[in-house]
Amino acid sequence: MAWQFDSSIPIFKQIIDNITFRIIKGSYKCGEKIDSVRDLAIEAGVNPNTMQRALSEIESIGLIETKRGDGRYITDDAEKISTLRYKYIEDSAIDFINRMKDLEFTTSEIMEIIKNNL
Amino acid sequence: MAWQFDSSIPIFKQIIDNITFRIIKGSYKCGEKIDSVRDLAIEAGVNPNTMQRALSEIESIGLIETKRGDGRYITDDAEKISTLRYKYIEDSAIDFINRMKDLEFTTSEIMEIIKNNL
Amino acid sequence: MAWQFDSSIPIFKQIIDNITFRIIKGSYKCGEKIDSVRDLAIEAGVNPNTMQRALSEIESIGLIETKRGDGRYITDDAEKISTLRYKYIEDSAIDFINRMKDLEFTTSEIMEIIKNNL
Amino acid sequence: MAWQFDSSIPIFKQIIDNITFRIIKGSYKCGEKIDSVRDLAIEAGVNPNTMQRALSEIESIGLIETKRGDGRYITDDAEKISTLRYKYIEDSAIDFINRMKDLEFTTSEIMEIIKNNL
DNA sequence: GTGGTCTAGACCACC
DNA sequence: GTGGTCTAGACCACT
Repeated sequence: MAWQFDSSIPIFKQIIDNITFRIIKGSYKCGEKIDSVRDLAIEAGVNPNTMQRALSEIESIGLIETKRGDGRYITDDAEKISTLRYKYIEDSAIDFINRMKDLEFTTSEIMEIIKNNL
Repeated sequence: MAWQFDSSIPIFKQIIDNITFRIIKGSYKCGEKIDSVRDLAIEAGVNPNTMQRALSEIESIGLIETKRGDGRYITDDAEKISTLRYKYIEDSAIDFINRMKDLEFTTSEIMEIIKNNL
Repeated sequence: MAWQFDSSIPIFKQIIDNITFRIIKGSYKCGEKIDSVRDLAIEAGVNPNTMQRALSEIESIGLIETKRGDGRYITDDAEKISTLRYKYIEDSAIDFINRMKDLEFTTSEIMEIIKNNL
Repeated sequence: MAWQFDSSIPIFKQIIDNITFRIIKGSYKCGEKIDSVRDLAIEAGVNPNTMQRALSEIESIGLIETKRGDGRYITDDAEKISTLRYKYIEDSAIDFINRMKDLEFTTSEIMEIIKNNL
């Protein structure tokens, strides 16, 4: 079944986020081969060009490597994935905290807000 | 000095977010008169049409009211502002928590992450 | 008249090099507005999509800035252009020198080779 | 250890350049026998088909000769190698000089640039 | 009118 | 078979 997309955000960006997240999460392992552009495009329900653009951008970050005539592979640089994972977590936390601090919540109140929504 | 905009997001949306956030935060008080479209546009460094569009959308949410021949005022419905404020906080928290849970962090680990970045 | 392209290198890469070189050279001034994607595409004799891709990549380097609904501008960060210009010169020199050193020419012989071809 | 390849350039071309350069440089002597396709492929870490194609192209230039049932040999035509070596040097120099002249450097400045990077 | 996105479909190079 | 490139053409959002 086709993936779900938010029509207010470019599809290729959502694909980038989706796949990047899978790598960070570990659903795709280090060095693992990923499906072909065409197959992924069918799976996502988008045009192969759109999928290709997304994968190219992920490659430019270094999370994916292309072997021409063969296919694409998740980078085997576990360090890089780990770094991005850490960055993702930290960025998410800092973003949330900044929003709360802008609203002038104290640190203890911020902890409280998290607890209430867990 | 002109406001800072992220060129990948429509300017009018960033203006909407900016002004809405100010209202939620309380920088603009209930019932307070706001600057004219012209002045706000100059302050933000954007075309008056863009500012106009942003204010119209905020008005359609009910956070702003227009008095013809006079100007625009922040709604005096404190309840509405309060509700939005609450929603903003909760959405931010839930979004953050969901990201962490997707990465399979436990609730106690999530609390830990927040603490480390406070 | 359409630009000349080497069929063994992707057109979009040649466009990137071409425009980047013009900026480094100073044919395009700091902060100057550049022609629209469509006009440039016609001038180069390529599909607008191809030109767009090239410009997007140049933008990702930071040499160009896009103002939506308006047009594209050369960055007004003269420092950045200057740095790239310097890097371009140095890279070219080092690349040439390394080739000669790989062939075991001495430094004086390298100078000689340059003189003979000036 | 496998050779290093730039994934944006066809591997067989990089192999051609690599081996051609070795011949020009003199690492492979005139008339010397070269390793088998199989061994070279293992050394480079590529598919034997790829190595085969590269060698065939080098042979078509005349730098290599195949003796059926025996193996491949570097041409014993020293003149041909010498000519290519000279062409390689001159092309590199002219390419560099043209780049600098496009940036409107004078001949003395070009000499200066080389000196600074020697 | 400007740039941005997406689709459809073709063709090529590579392994 | 794989990925890469290019074209053509449509549609949308923004200023």
